Amino acid sequence: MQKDEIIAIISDSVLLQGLPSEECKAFVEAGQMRCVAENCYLFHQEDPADACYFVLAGKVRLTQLTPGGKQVLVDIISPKRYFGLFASLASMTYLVSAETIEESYIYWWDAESVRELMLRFPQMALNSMTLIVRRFARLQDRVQKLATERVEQRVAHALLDVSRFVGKEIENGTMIDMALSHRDLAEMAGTNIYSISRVLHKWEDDDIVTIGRQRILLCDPDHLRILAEGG
Amino acid sequence: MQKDEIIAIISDSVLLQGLPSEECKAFVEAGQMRCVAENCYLFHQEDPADACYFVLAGKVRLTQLTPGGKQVLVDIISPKRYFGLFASLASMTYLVSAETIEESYIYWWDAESVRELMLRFPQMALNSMTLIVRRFARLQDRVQKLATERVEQRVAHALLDVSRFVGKEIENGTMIDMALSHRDLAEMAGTNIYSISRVLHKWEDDDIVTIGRQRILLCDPDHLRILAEGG
DNA sequence: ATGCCAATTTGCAGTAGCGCAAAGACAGTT
DNA sequence: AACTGTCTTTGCGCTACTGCAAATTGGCAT
Repeated sequence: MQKDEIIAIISDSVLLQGLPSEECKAFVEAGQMRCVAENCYLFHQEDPADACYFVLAGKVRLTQLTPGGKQVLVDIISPKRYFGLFASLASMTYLVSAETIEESYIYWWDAESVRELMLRFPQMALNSMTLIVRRFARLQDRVQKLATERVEQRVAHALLDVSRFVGKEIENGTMIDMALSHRDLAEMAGTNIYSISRVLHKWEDDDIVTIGRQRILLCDPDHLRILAEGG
Repeated sequence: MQKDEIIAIISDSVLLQGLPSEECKAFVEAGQMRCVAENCYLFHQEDPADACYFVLAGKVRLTQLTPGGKQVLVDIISPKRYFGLFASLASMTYLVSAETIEESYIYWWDAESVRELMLRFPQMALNSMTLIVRRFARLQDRVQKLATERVEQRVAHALLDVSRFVGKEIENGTMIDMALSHRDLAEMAGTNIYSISRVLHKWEDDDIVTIGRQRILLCDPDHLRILAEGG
């Protein structure tokens, strides 16, 4: 990938909206690119946040370890998105672990440098505020769901969340083509594998989903959305 | 309240840590004070965020309404804390509604002014980043609790959370001296008023708490902590 | 094929917690 | 003191959900 191209891509990212091009250039030049093989960890939850990252190509999985010792999927970062940014800015530890799903081209900055740049270019700080508030809103949404919704609704939401990250639209629905065990779903929805099994089975009878090996087909995502909203 | 006093209090707040006193003064002077009667809404969820607030005295309840019409109590803001700050910085809509619990002295700023000040004093931007990331981590913690804990544990956590901010240590325990209805506790712990009533009654029998009018005495906070951890 | 391990399914019994209804307590108002 | 509205308590039936046990399936290595 050419340097000019990289500058163009990163300058166009949410974090640099509204910044003059010299500042964008300075920001990009403070970082560097790295090619990472698949299934490699870039950082682990609880590590001190010493770098922040931007995906040029590839995909990165963000997971969180629950007290029960299970890894739950928090987000999948596709090209043109940042990760590890907030923890770096706040000089904290990472809240999640990050692992490549496929070979990826990652651009990265030293946390200290990013903080300095942010002091020099405060518009960046406001932009990152927008980013983090959006993430915050999503998390608060999750609290709400856990506190007020029933198991079936929560499972529906969990499936829709995953499909947002990795779902592919095909002619007869949305395909989730990844290893997603009942245990994973149970962790996400705050329930247990038995309830997951029962709910999925019921949905298969109603032709809402089809369970295959290593993949789930949402035949009727709209029906699922209705279930998620409590209809 | 004297102006000097207000400047001293706000300068000492988390948001202004590390800023020179002239900048603190400029920040305070961009805002203004307002006395708000009890049970008054300062803003509503989904409204465009046009102001941010700081509690000088009193208490404010932040709640979120679900599509299904259920309320979740997100936080209780006690003196020396900000609210509505993140939504203002990100130029979004408020994520919650804010209502005074008792007569309160509120200092407030126009969202636009705060954004301008933040561009002038970038250290503020980094500070607010630290604030929001910390809130984020706490919220993530809450997700875990809601997903895995039982009602009694969740209520224990809710009470301990409140006491952390508004509790006063006295000779025979920790006093929570505020109007905290069963409804509030229910909305915090993700349950209903009946269960709250039963749990509190049980705890009173076990001499863990004493319920008085407009106040709750935690006679045995350690016992409560054990209950919260699932002992 | 065969056997092995892990994931999934299903019956079933137990329980936590929900939420209605109705009674009771309490504060504020007239 | 009587009235009013709000908050709290408590009995009770009921549902959703849990979690064990045991059966079943499916992938994978030999």
